[in-house]
Amino acid sequence: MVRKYPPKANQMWSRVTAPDFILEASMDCGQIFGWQKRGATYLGMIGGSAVSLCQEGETVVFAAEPALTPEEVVAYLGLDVDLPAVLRAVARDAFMRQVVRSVRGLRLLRQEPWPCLCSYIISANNRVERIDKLVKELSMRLGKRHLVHGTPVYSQPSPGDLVKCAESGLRSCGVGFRAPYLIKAAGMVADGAIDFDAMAAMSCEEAREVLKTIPGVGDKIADCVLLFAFSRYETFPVDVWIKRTMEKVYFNSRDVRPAEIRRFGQRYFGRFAGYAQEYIYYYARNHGLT
DNA sequence: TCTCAGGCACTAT
DNA sequence: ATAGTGCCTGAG
Repeated sequence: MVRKYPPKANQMWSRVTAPDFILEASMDCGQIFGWQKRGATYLGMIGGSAVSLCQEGETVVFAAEPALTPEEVVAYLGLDVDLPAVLRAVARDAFMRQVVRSVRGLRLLRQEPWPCLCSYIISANNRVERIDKLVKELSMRLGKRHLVHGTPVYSQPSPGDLVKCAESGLRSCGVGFRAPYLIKAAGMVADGAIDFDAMAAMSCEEAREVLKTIPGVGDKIADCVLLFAFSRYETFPVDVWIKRTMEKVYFNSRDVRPAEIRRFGQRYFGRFAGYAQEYIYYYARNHGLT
């Protein structure tokens, strides 16, 4: 096998300014799956483009095939959000001030709805590393191959790619009991029963109910899709890490129901509750509980 | 062998 | 409404 080392002289790179941003925290916090990491460089898909991204100080350097505008990259990385204002809004107590100090620079990305939904159906009862592995496996086997500067990048399978799949074929990728959920979800998107454009125009609660009609999607996964693909920053997904941390910090008890934690989070943190959630999640996983 | 992991659906109360 | 249980799979 001959490895190619293509010349770099004529390769195109673009840059965008990225204040208050840490690419690594944003890509590795568990909000997005399937990107390849090579040193400090991340390879993945944005829309229909294969992309290579890295951070140099307060700049993000990127290449994309087909090309992306800086505005598209800014939107994907959430760099158009006034992060200092968001963090001021959620730093409501000593605990949150500590969390914000520790995690500052993590931004919520704007994922495409379908790949996001697909990833989060897979996430049920799985750990982050395994979700990432499964998303990559599905992309390699069922997605489309793209190139950025000669390096292959695989898109996640489209709804059309998945409806063609037999359940046994998906199971052989390792997704287990989630295989029929993925196929049914793909069918609902392919035949228009789920219309992401229509959902974008709905209230958060309405869109949430629509998402929950998809098999394999309950409260938690619906909230994740709303937060990570629809920028509904007022949502507050409750997973086991958030549950444990919130119980300890804000309830001083165990066995608080997720729905109650969710209501509390939304009310307490307000318009940017989802940002608070992701910061707490990152803090709990990487800095331990207080 | 057993438990657990960033849940969901189904069933019984 | 709410509580209990099974489920693909891999790691510890």
